[in-house]
Amino acid sequence: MPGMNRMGPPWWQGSFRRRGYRMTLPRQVILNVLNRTSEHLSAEDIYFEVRKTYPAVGLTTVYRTLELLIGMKLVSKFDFGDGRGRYELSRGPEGIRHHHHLVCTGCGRVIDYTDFIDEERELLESVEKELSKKHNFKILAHLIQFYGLCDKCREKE
Amino acid sequence: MPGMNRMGPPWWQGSFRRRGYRMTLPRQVILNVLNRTSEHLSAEDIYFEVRKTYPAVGLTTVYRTLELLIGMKLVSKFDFGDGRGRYELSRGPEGIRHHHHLVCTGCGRVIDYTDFIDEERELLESVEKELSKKHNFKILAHLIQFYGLCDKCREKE
DNA sequence: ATATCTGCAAAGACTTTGCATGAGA
DNA sequence: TCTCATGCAAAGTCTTTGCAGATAT
Repeated sequence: MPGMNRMGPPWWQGSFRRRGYRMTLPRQVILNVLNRTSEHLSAEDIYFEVRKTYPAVGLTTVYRTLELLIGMKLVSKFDFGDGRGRYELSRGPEGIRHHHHLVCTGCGRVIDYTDFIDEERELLESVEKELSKKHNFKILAHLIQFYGLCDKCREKE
Repeated sequence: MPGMNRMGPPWWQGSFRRRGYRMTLPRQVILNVLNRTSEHLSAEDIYFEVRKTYPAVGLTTVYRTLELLIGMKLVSKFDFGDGRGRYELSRGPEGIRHHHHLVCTGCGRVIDYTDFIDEERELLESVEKELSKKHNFKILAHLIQFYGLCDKCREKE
C-alpha cells in the first residue's frame, strides 16, 4: 500500500474504530480498490484486482468484507440484471456522490449520470414522505435505473 | 383449466399466434397463475402453484416459459435483493397497469403503489429524453424502487 | 408430419458456511 | 492474550443446458 502511511490514515479508519471492527490488510486493499475505481465492480472483479497487490486473499474474504461495508453504509450493492452483484463506494471523503445508472441491456455497459438529480430528489422526497405516511413504511433508500441500448448496441440492431 | 373454453380464448392467445409460438398446457397454466395472482412470484412459487393444477410440470419449463414471456413483453422480472427473480404480468387484458414497488428489507414484503405515478412519469419522460440525447442511448425501460422497513419490522427494531 | 416443447438430470454461476489457522488491538 | 478475521474447501441457491421423448399445428 505505497504512500498510505505517508498520507495518514484513510478516511474510513474512523468508521471501523467506532464499530470495533479491525482494520486488516485485506480490508484496506479492498477499500483501496473500490476507492480508486469508478466502475461498478463485481465481487470477482474486486477479487482479481485485490490479488494484484495481495495475492493471498480469498474470494470469501472479498464477499465478507463487502457485506461488512454494506452494513457500514460505506458500500452500495446494485443489480444490473446479469445475475451478479455490483459494488461501489457510497461516498468518498468529500461526501456523498449521488448518481443513478443507465444500463445497456445489449452489452451490460453502465453509464453513471447525475443529470436531473435535483429534480429527481425533489420528486423522491415528496413520494417518500407520502408513502411513509400512507403505508407506515420507513423509507431508507431508493433505486432508480434506466435500461436500454447504448450507441454501439443500437447499430447492431 | 375450468371455464377456459367456455370463456373463449384468453387475451394472450393472439400474442402467441403472431410469433409462431405454440400454446401449450404448461404455458397456459403458468399464464393463468400469473394472471390470477397479484403477488410478485418467484419461479419456484409459480412452479408450486402450477403443480396444483398440472403436477407433471417441471421447474425448467417454468423458467423457460418465463423467459419466453419476458421476451414477449408480457411479463416483467424484478429483483428485490433476495437473490431470486420475481415475476409479474406487465399488463392485463385491460391494458398496462403501471406501478412501482416498496420493498421491506426486514421481511421482504413488497407493497405496490400507484401514487405519484403521473408525477413520476412526467419526470421520467424528461429524464429519458435528455439522457437519450446526451448519451445517445435508446431508453426502453426504467425501474424505481424504494427500500425500507414496513410497520411490523419497525416495531421489532 | 415435423418443428417445437417438455421433463429429467446434470451442469453452471454466484454466494455462503464450517472450521482450523493466523493476525490485530 | 484472546477475540476477531482469514483462507480453503465444501455446500447451498437459483438458474441454465443437453437430450430423448412427447406434443401442437
